[in-house]
Amino acid sequence: MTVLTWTDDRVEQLKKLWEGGLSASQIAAELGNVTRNAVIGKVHRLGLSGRAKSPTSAAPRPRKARPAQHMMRVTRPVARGNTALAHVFEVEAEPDPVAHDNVVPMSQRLSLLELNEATCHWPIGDPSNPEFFFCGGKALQSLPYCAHHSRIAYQPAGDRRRQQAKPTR
DNA sequence: CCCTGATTCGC
DNA sequence: GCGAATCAGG
Repeated sequence: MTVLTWTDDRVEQLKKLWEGGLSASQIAAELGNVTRNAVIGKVHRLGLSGRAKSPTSAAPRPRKARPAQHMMRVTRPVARGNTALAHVFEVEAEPDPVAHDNVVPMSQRLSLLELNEATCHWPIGDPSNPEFFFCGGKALQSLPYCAHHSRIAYQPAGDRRRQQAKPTR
């Protein structure tokens, strides 16, 4: 079924979104079935890095060794990252992309480069198609989507797992 | 505490 | 080559 490999098409999306200025987590969410780590890893492997902004890149990297990493790795719970989120995207984006037309005025639609932190990044349609556009609504604080799409994205929301969950340090 | 990207390393 | 775990900065 789902090919767990970076197809050319997938990579193309990755490059476009990354160069577009979207965050790795956002790209991961948009692509679906991938975590932000996967996205970052691929980005580095591709040679892309820093594109325009390198906030943390300005910091020195004194090659930190990791002797404390070989700790016992208990059976890791599968389904990390935003599995539920990816699912939602899959269902929402496949049937009829233009179905969201009724909730997204033409005057509000934004292209990739028109997106801001304050604009809704909800993708509508396939990025490869000319009809593709982003919602462009007013994004909520700390969220990539407007109130409407945030509700859709996080519907199953009871407690979605964060990658940053640190058990012990 | 939230987020971000960067890096290392097991697979 | 891939990505989880981890690190480090904002």
